[in-house]
Amino acid sequence: MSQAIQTGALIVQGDGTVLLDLHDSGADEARDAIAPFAELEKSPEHMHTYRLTPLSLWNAAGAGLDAEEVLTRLHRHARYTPAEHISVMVRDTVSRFGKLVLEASDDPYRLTLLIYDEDIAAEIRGRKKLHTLLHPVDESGIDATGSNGGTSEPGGDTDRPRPADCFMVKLADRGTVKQELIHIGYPVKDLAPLREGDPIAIPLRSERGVGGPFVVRDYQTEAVAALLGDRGPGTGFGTVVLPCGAGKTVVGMQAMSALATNTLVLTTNVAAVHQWMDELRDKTELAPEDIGEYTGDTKNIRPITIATYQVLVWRKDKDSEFPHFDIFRKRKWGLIIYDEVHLLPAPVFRVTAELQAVRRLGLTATLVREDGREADVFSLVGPKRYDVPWKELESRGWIAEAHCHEIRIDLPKQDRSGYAASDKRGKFRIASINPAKVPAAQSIIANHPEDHILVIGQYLEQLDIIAAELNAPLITGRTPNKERERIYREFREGKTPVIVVSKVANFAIDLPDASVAVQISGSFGSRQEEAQRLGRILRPKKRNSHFYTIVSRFTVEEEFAVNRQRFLTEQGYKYHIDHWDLGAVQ
DNA sequence: TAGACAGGAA
DNA sequence: TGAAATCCTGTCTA
Repeated sequence: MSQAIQTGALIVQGDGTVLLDLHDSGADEARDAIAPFAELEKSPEHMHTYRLTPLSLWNAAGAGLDAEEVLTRLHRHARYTPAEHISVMVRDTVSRFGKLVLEASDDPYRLTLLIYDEDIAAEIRGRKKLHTLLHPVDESGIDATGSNGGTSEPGGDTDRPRPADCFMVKLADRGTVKQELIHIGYPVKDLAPLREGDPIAIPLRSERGVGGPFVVRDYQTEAVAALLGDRGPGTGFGTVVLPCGAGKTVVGMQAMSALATNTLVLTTNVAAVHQWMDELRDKTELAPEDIGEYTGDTKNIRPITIATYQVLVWRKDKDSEFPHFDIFRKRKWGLIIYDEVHLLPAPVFRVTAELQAVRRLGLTATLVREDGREADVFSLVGPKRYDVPWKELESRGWIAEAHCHEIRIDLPKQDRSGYAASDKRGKFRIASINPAKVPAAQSIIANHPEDHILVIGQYLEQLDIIAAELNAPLITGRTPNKERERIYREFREGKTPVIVVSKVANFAIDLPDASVAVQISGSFGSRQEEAQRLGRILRPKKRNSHFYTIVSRFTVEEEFAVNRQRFLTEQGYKYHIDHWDLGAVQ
């Protein structure tokens, strides 16, 4: 083996960014190797940028990767030998995971925070904000080393290192302490005990189900195993990352089944609540009366209860209490499942901080949040315990291959002066409702005569026009449910090959499967929004899926396309950019 | 008692 | 950065 290898898909840079050369033959393998510990930042056509962040490294540590494995993978795929200080940074960051340990103390109402590093201890002592949360051991008059400790006794016979410092933490502050500490750069290893919930048997019907035979896939079993660990300290909470369509609900049900305990499931909308209930009725032996719905319509608290985030965070006005938070105390929950954990609203973080003794499982397709609260997910719900390389799922046929195309077309001449004279939001609107998108969409549709096609847009007036042009039904938020169902049915039966939908596409899980989606106007929105939308549309199915985005060339719309590209790449979609001349489509 | 609809929140 | 969607509660009607 030569010292300076000139092949390799990765260029590891001194600032912690990692470039992935897509034209390298080992690009796919390299991507799968680094995805668990590097965050995708940019994803244009030829070279993707990943970044090693403290959180991405800690999440990897939570999933069982150690610093040496991270470095091995980087070196294996690196074109040039990475700078030495990258190794130092990776080792230092990963080693912080475990320097702070929270565990039981002799006092049933308090926990011990052990700090195994003098520098970290000094910094924490200096933080005023922590003084109300961390109490000196002397004042409490309790042996700080914990019931199973012995580190303060001279000649103690444990082989544990002696902590540099320790503090007492009130049981109620368990979450807040972890949250505050990660915000200043120190993750806490939480080894304090968890509470057992009320028991209930939840047998899975593994061989049958309404939708055909139901077999738990091996990666779903592995995800649950990674979450529950050996059931000892430091296990039983965390986040599982699986792409859309990979069966996150099954992971949740398996965890419930393994723990056999009263479970609270929190989801983003009512349709998801119903989907969970249907799945539970279909795939478990639970009695119908043991499954409860807690939404605006129906408020039942049962051994298995499924609630929306919105009903939880509802309150009369800004200054009053959250009346529905009671649900957390109404039963002895042994497990809380946070569906789409990347969408957790702020007040739910607050309750979660108080409920650190309950086992919890976060489910998501992408951990990234636009509001920077991924550290809260990490510290309050738990670190990432499991994810699967996209390629693996695809090669084994669990998810379909999906191709994404960005079609760039010109803005018609008559719109250009108006565009130039507008402010940014005017520009976005003009670019979005570019009338040339209509013939472009028509030509895409003409190329897919065998497919079920969704046309998606943001602006109702634009959708009205295109629906009329295509002679296709239009669904918006105003469309009554009965009408929606009729249109969906005809779409499924193949009577209607094309339907036009507004932002309802983001939320409607009952949206039928389509193999082609044409997005004629995008949004300012976050990647999560994109995630929801795409995940619903590009569901696994036999034929390959195609997703087209039509954007106006040389306009602000191209800027927003960058975000979308990043998301699509993150999700493992293949990406193509095409430039179309207006003449070509007219 | 179910539904339809308005109004507010995020 | 804006537009459009959701969900919740509360009130009204039949």
